[in-house]
Amino acid sequence: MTKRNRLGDLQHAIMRQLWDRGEATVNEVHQALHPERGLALTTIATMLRKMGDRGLVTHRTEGRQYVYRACVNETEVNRSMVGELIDRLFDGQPSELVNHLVRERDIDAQELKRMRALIEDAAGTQAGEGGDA
Amino acid sequence: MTKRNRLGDLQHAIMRQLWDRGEATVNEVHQALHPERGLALTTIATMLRKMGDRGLVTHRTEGRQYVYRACVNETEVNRSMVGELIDRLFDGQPSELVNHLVRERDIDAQELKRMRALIEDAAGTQAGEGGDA
DNA sequence: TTGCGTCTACTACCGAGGTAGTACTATAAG
DNA sequence: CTTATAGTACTACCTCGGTAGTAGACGCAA
Repeated sequence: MTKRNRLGDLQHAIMRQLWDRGEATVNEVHQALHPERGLALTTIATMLRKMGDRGLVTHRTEGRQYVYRACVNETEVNRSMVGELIDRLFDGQPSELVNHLVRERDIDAQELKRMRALIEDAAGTQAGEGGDA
Repeated sequence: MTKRNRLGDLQHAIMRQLWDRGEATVNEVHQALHPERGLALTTIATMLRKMGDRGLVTHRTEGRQYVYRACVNETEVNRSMVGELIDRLFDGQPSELVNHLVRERDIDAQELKRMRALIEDAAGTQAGEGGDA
């Protein structure tokens, strides 16, 4: 079930296009990905078809071409992938990931500031909801 | 170069054993992984050999058996994998990952508290160093 | 010395991601 | 009506992770 959300590199790149655009033809995806990857049109088409087989995308027919649409939610996919990473690398502890972030990676001031705000905010919300006394 | 640090599921599980123990024989790794995965001994041996080919591990001979040791650093691997995830999912912005954490995943109070402390700490350190004029 | 048990090496497969050529089809243009 | 064109379907490969059986080598015990 969560396996369904395991995307390869290219697959993920394609999904991002679909998520961003809502819908896209093979051509549009190809056009978008071509600069960075330089893949053949048929490669995109094949991948899209394979992804269709796996239920990751659907398509509707418009004239002679297919218009693809994502079947899985971006947030869902992110959740799966981040969750998997946390489980595998950090024994399921999100704070260990944050620890890695601040220790092993240099985060610029802007980013750090934003992180702090996010955490602060979440902490505030949680305190108001659950109560810890 | 960073591709070298892409580990599969089993590979990662094996590496963790090596990282934890410093060194381990095929048997020890097998023993450790058997409860959860129930794999054949030869599966572990084959994987270890393949990983040796890729330069992920080395071995020294002790009597008739090999004692394996990791060739790559755990922190390095984590850095690569986390970096890849951030690039792919969050456009290279670590704060977006944190955002995902606090929004889409429910973090318990303990974890959140720890995160806050970590960020706070990092922020303090950075302010003292760089200055934000 | 013979044979058993333990290790590693080799070989073989499967599935999935990735890549792309070729074949087929239907539409639009002449 | 014929043909060029655009688009999808099929097929074929390659690589890599994962899984494991079988063969070969070596040491130990009877």
